Amino acid sequence: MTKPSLPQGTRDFGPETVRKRNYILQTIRAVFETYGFQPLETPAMENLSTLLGKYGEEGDKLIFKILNNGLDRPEKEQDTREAFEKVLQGKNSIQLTERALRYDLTIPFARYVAMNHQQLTLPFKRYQVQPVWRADRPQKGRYREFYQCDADVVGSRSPLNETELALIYHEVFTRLGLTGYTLQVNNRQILAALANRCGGPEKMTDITIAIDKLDKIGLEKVKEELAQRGLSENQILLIEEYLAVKGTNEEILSGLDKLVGHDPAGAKGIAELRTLLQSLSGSLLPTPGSSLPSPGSRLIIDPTLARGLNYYTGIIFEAKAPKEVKMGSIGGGGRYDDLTGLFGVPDIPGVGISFGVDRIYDVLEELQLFPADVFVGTQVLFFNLGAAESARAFALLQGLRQKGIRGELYHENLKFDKQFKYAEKKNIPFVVILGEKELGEGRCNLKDLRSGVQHSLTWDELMETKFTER
RNA sequence: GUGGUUGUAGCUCAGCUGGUUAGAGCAUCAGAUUGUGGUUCUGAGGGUCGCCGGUUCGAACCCGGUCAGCCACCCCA
Repeated sequence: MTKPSLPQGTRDFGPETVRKRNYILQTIRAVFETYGFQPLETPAMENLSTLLGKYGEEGDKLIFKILNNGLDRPEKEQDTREAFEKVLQGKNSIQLTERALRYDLTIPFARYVAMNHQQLTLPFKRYQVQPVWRADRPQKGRYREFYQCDADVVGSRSPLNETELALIYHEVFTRLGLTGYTLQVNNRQILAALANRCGGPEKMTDITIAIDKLDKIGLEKVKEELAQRGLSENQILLIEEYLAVKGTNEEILSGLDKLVGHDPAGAKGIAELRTLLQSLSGSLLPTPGSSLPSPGSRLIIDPTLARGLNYYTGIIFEAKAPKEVKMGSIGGGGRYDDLTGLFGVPDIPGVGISFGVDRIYDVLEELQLFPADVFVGTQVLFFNLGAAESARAFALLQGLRQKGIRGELYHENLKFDKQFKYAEKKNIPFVVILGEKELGEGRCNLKDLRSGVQHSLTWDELMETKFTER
């Protein structure tokens, strides 16, 4: 008998954890719905060919591959051995593995759109909340199985989409109490323009990977890395100038304009950021007396933001937890002009965002932002004080359940002490005590465990009780 | 994938240069307390010291391997 254990990087979620996660997910779903997004689910596994090559070389390594069934069949032995040789040489072989676990939600969505675009009314706005798997080494805030919540719009080039997605971030984080979040934005077009001035489009990946690390490793190291990646001194100088663009959003925009504004891509990128900025500041009716920050105030234009995924082509987002929590990114997204092109369906542009639920959970936990009522499951516990008493209690309980009250009858006639402690442990706010005396009088005692206050009620009065907090 | 670090009761951790029977707090259970919980007091149960191997008269402790957690790098949510 071996001790039971979990695969590396996976977790069980106990009742309390699930409640807290649901609180986050319901908040996000509700906001998605208010913006007209519709739910979608796709299978846990995809054909490996659907996923390979979509996440870069590193990404391919992190895809969990599923071993084919039936490899032990004798008549296939020769094929299997050859396939295994290929794997030893670092190649993938569909002889051994033709399916893999979903790595993110965006590519499966693109696959879905490519397969169904004729039936979909465009623009199609969907949201998706499902687990994804990555064969990464686990560490803080990083798991091998985790949930993503994505919202994407495909079939529209309107900048309204970017505005709405930014507002969704704002609405969700505000509702969750994470008012100190920041939304970093940049535009791939600007990075493309920079690459054009530094050796051409093929240098874009090298440049973005290096400058993305600026706040982590510092300017000198970034310059070293750029040199390593084959950029000339002049080009590095130009990038240094680019990285030196700082200040308010307006100042950054005009700084960028000087550097790459004459490039068509650069000009386009800058204009798109301007549009986003303006539409956000115009998006709210003034609410007198509100101390909540406005969406525009949380937006930071960050020229160093690059994001690893290569399919982004326009505006890119990255949501960061409030500074006091060392967590980094809690969401990200961007515009991709031709994602379904990978699946043979060109000209369907899209833009999407993603929430990192597990990280948001950790942040809310650390900042103690879960509301108290998240922890209440059962609202009322009926004490079990004998056969006749509990029969009456059960009837009353059923009446309350029909009214939507969450209640339980204690399972055995044990002493008070036990029954009280059960209520306490389960965080049940109310108990109903209905013993021999109360049974005779047609009454019961309702006790609020938090205040310790107890009232005597008739059974009819009990049925009208709401059992809400205080 | 690379490097560092940790692994002792359900949980958090002590455990000296290797030396008889491995401890504490919290939690659990029982009692004080058979219709009023949270406090208090008393007592009890609970461990192949992650796993496998090696060194030694003797290993929780030293060595090797392995698995898992954490941290950093790579990358990323």
